[in-house]
Amino acid sequence: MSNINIRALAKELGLSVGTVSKALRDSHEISAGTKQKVQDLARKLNYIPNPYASSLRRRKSKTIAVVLPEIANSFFSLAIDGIEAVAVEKGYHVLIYLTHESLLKEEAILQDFQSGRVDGVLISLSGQTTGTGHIRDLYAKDMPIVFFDRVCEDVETTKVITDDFESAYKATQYLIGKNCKRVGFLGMSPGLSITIKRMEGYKKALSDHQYAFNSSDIILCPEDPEKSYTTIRNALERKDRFDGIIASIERLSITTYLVCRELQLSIPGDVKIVGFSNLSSAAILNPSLTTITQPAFEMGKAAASALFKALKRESAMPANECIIIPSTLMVRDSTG
Amino acid sequence: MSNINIRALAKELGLSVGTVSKALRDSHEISAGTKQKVQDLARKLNYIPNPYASSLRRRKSKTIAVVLPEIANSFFSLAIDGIEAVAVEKGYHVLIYLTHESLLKEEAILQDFQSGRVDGVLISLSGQTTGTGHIRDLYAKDMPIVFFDRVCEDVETTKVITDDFESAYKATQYLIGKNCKRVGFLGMSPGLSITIKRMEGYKKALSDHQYAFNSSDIILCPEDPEKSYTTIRNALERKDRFDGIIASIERLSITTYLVCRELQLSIPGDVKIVGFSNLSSAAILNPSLTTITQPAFEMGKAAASALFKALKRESAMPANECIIIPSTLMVRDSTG
DNA sequence: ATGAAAGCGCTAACAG
DNA sequence: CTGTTAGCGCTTTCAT
Repeated sequence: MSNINIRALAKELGLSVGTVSKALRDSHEISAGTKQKVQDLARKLNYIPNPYASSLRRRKSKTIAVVLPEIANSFFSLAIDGIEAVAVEKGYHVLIYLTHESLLKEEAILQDFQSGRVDGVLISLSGQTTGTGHIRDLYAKDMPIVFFDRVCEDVETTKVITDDFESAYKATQYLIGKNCKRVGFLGMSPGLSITIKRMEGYKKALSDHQYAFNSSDIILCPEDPEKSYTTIRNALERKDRFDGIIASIERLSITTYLVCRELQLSIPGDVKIVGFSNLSSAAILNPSLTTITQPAFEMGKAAASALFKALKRESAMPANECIIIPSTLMVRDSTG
Repeated sequence: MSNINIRALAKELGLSVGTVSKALRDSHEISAGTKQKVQDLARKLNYIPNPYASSLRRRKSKTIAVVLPEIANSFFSLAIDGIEAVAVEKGYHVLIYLTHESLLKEEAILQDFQSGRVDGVLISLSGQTTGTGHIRDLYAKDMPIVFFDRVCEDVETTKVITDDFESAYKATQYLIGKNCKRVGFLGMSPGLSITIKRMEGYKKALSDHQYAFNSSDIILCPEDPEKSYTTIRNALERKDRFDGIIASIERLSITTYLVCRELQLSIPGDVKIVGFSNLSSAAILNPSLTTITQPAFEMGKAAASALFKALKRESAMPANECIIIPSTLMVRDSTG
């Protein structure tokens, strides 16, 4: 790289490095004329400060981390989009880390952050994460952390979620209204906040409508897509199979469609489906999919904004609050 | 963060910082016993080296940048997945930057990389990018750059692409074989390598099959989704409308479906469609979409691997080669 | 095999 | 207002 540095600038101008440094950062203790001269020369020589020198000295990196279970998923892609939008605006850089639903990886990643590599962390937990020691460890070192979507209640910081309970309730109620007699719930990762809340909303709707619930109505799918296909297939082959399904994870809606096709079950004739999903193609599926559409982009933005609010005031931690952005039930043909 | 540092370790052990540093990096000039003691204490005290101090000193960041036009897109999400897989393996960190199809943003981003913030760059060009000055500038400063998908021929480095010409040719030929009389091409960003090559493959297939081509067969859509809806709608309202369509961008397939629905055109009855797409839902669209499926994950992996090959040998630049990973034509119902 | 010391490029006290 | 200086934490000659 062999770039021009602040010392070269200073020499060229006959000034001290200290003065140049302050002039570049537009310090009030530097005269307008000097600032001008410094900044002009900097531009002319295409001076680009070394971010690592600056980070080392100032103990801040102007970088945040986004830790995700996966990325090939409309929800998380959109969330990143929202996060990036506010990061750019604040002049921050964004590091991406994927846990691939593994707690071990999540721990290793958060551990690394103790180095000071990032100034703050946005995280959506892995499906395996139940304990929170690794998070508390990092938090204890004053690292601002904001959760979104897959949160963990017992860390006192900002969480950005959607109304998981209510939207699952609404979805279930909608299926019941459509005359479904046996409504099943497809989930993954039973330890996850979203799974639990959505499940509770679902159960509450059942009981509010005097529907019996038994544990076989909840199908917990493995993380491996192949295996979850089999799991769902088995569920739909039972002779007392569901005639209504809540797919609480984007991917499971697609799998359910494929299973229905193979078993020659008609949607919505034999089975009605509503899925938590941000698929841009939901409207043109066969049949079009009724979705609980999460405000993914807005959730990303809100989470990032909360983080930067803390970052702005030196060493303040994010407020212990829960920001809830509601999802939308978009009725389409899969519910008849 | 107030972490333990190398000096504290040294003091605790009664060694010099130099020795500790070498022991931690497993240098051959340190005795086995000392290494052991150092590494044990480091683990015990949870010593985590400051990456910025190290970066400053060694002039390398163990970080790469991925520059993308957008992220809410199956192709790019999958590519990131591939990139991340190899970055993790190599112990590198991944910074994400989005150009949102803007050349101005792309320039600003690459400019920043002159700071040495990253050791290498993976980039897929913005739709507006025609000139390559900003890329050459960075390249001239010895920054390893690897292109993928949306490449630029005139920088002598590694490019990872799919067989754009051939797959567009195949898709067009397939539509012709299905008896389409007038095959249209939907594209975006006419300056882009992928647009040009796909267009050429399309044209060649037409001429090889004695189909007349006139310029109105190519519909260039604006980047704004709303506007491209109108553009496509206008094209399909013409009375000499297409009965076959190649959608060369993922998003345009979906838009075309929506337009067909509004205009009550049957797919594949009135119009047959094949789309360049990595949508996981392609098989369950209404009707299921015949796709040219790009090897997105593999392309990401290949691009990252090429970059790391250069990074390994200090200051070597990526080879000037073009890695072509073929796409697959997956025939489904949208082509009848 | 270990230590001493210089310095990566920048910032922040403190002096003047 | 500008300059001087002392590091941030780590790596790397060069001595010993």
